Amino acid sequence: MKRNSRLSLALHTLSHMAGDPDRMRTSADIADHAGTNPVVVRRVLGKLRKAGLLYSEKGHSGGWRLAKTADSITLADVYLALDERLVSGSSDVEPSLCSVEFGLQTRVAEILEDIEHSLVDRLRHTTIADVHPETCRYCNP
Amino acid sequence: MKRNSRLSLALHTLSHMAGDPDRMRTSADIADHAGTNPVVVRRVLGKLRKAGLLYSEKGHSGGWRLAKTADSITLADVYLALDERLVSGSSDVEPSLCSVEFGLQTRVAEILEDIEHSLVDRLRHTTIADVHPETCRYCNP
DNA sequence: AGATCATGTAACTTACGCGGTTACTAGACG
DNA sequence: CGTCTAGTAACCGCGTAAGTTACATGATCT
Repeated sequence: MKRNSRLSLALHTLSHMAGDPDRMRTSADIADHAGTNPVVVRRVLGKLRKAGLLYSEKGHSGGWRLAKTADSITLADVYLALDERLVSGSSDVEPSLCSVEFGLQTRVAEILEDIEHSLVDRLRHTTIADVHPETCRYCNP
Repeated sequence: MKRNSRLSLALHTLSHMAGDPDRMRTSADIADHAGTNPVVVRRVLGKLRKAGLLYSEKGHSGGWRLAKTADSITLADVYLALDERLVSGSSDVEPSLCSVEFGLQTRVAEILEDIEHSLVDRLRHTTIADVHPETCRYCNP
């Protein structure tokens, strides 16, 4: 896979689910689609489940499906559920630095924090329903 | 050190240089200040040199100093010189994916690209001179 | 009840990036 | 020429994250 794989995997899966919301999909099926591993899928989707975006069930007819309608799930919901923090991750300013360094870190951290908020705001304006316009011939031939 | 260490190191060093622009500093001195290694310093500052922000000289009285005035170097100059791409790093959209995945990647990549530009715009409004207001008792006791 | 299928995790392996380190070459200056 | 510096290549060590194996838990079917 590639960078930001968790977010990619999450969005890809949710987007496909939006096209057929009642169908239960197993982590094995999803993993095949995404070219990854069932355990990895369960790890990522587990976070979405804790955030209330997905519903999962064990047993014979078990698997995963959306817990909400696709148009009520924004990209920001997914992003935040995964604790991604693409921009300002771990911007904790070290306390015992020289004043020059401290001022710098504070200034940069402020800017990054603002940008992080801008990103979430932007993501909040797109829903899963917006992003899956057509069916996929590759995944559903 | 910590995350974003290259950017931190670069800004910290430039900021100190702004306080005494004519003084030549060796990579060993800078490394001592920053708590890192001379080779690491030369790696990072080398990129700033290629971007025209720093000047370096070999030999007895050699070392590093600013190549421009501190108020003509913006945080964006430093950020771009380092090829950091904090936000939209490697947002190359894979070509042979299913249409759902392709649409998603494109949409997310657009947003991240926009945010990346916002970040650079923000960084462009602060110069090295802005950010080093006082002297540092820790580094210059 | 027992078999089977799925999630839910823990534990380990592998891959990769990056800072740190060593060792060397290339100039500059005394 | 000797010494000091940058400039670089090559390697080590560590942390992170994906991939993998293994197993426990629970739901469903026969």
